Parts: sequence; structure tokens; C-alpha cells
Amino acid sequence: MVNNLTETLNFTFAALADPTRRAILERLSFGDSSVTELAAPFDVSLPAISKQLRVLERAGLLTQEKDGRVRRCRLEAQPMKEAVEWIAQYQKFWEDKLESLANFLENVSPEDSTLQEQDSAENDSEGMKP
Amino acid sequence: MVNNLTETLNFTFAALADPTRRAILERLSFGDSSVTELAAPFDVSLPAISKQLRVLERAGLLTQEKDGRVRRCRLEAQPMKEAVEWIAQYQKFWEDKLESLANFLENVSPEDSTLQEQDSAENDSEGMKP
DNA sequence: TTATTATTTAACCATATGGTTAATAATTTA
DNA sequence: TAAATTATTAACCATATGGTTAAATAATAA
Repeated sequence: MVNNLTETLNFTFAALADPTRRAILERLSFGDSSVTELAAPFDVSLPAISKQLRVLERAGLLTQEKDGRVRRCRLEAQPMKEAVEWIAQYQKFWEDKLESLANFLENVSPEDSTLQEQDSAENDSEGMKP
Repeated sequence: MVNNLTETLNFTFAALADPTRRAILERLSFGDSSVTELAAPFDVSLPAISKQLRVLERAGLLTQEKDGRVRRCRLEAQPMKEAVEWIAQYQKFWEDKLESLANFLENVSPEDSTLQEQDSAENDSEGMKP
């Protein structure tokens, strides 16, 4: 595990950059899970998953507890909090963007100024709950 | 630039995983900047920074606008919003943790239950504004 | 005790990343 | 026009990443 902010952010963002690892975290958000269970949805070998778990562990996003021959994996969300807090300093930049868009729309067509989240759902399974 | 959520998250988190790139983004949060200006604080070559800018561009976190022989770099925060929204689904996990800690402290010493952010400031310059 | 199950470690491979120096392109200044 | 400035591209290198298969370790079941 990691002790200072810079390393926490390095390892946390790196861990979150892989879709398999993000899917593993989503699975764990429904409850603790064994390694085999975690590996099941993916078309890769168990050692591959084992490596992904090391990466998540390094970031402090996952802990393993030995329970007989099974290892119970648990989500640890704390590093995400630090990641979100780092990103939060930029919030005003994307909010400003939205506000100027909102203002633009208001000026152009005052009757229809609803801001709609454009959802590029095409070819995208992120966020699917199993 | 990137069109679907999974790729946005892949590239955005990957871009944020490097401390040099995060520092570049912080610099840009104070205003647009040339490549040379961006490179100045770092002890690496200009081509190295140029590569980092490509990574930020790939994630849609930066745009460059040609202005004579200078390229004006600009922060684009939108992908961070998507990153934060992905992480936000885990918010309750770190909040629950804090709450149970708060409850624990209340039970142990009801007079001194203030939650203090432990700040491991040692060897850590993240978040320093230039 | 011998299998079986769960998981990791070891050794390897291809590709990605982050850095270098040298050369090139484009623009401005002298 | 020649020189200087800004930045990129090219070619290269070391290390990291994400995958593989085979072997090893540990615990439960037969």
C-alpha cells in the first residue's frame, strides 16, 4: 500500500485505467468475492486476473483475506476518494463550460434551454451491472 | 479524441496516472500556455513533454491551437467529469467507512470524536501551485 | 493418503510507456 | 537572406504492462 498523495494518485489512476480492473471493482461493489468468481466473466486466464488483483492491491483498492484455500477479495474505496478530490479541483472548468453552453442555448432559444446529457451508448458496456 | 465511455475512462485515467501530466494540467488550470512554458519546470527534454501532451490530447484533456510558431495549450476538463462520475458510484463505500469510524470513535471516546484528515505530507509536492 | 480445488509464482512474449539525442519543419527576427 | 526560436518527428533504449503456459503451494475432500 501507498503512503503519500502523489503515489496514491499514480497507482490509483493507473489501476482505474484498465477496463478489466474497473469491472472487477464493480463486481466487488456488490460484495466480497473469491478470485475464481472474479475471473469467471472474463476470457482470460486465472494468472492474468491474479496480476490485475496485484495492481488493485498496490493501489490499495482491494484487500485479500485468506479463508481456507479461498481468498476473499474486498473493495477498498478510500483511494478513490483521494482521486476524486484531486479531480474536484477542476470541477469549475467543466461547469463553466456547461454554464456557457446553457447561456448560449438560453440566448438562442429561450423556450428550450434544457441541458441534456449526451450519452454515447454505442459500443459501450461500461457500467453494466452483472 | 475518444467517443465512448470505456475508452474515455481508459485514456483519461491513464493520462492522470502520471505526475508530470497532472502537474501540466495544474499549470494549465491557471491559463493557456505554450509547450516551452509547460516544459520549463521539468527536468526532461522538450520531446518528452511533447509526448506527454500527446497523451493528454488522446484523452481529450488538452487541445492545442497554433498561433504563429507557438502552440497554445488549453485545458479541457470534460473527460475529468466523466471520470469523476464513474468514481462517484463508489462514494457510499468510502463514506460508510468514515461513518463507521465516526461511530466507533463516538463509542470509544464520546468527548473527542472529531474526524481528522490524516495528511501524509512527507515527501509529497502534489497540489503545489507554481 | 491421494485427488481435487483455489490460487500464486515463474518464465516467457508482445506491446506500451517514458525517456533520450539528432534531425526536421515552420515561423519570426536580425 | 541567414540565424534564431518553437515544436515536432524519427530512431532508439530500458522498463512496465498484460497476456500466456507450466509448475508450485496450500487446503479440502475422497
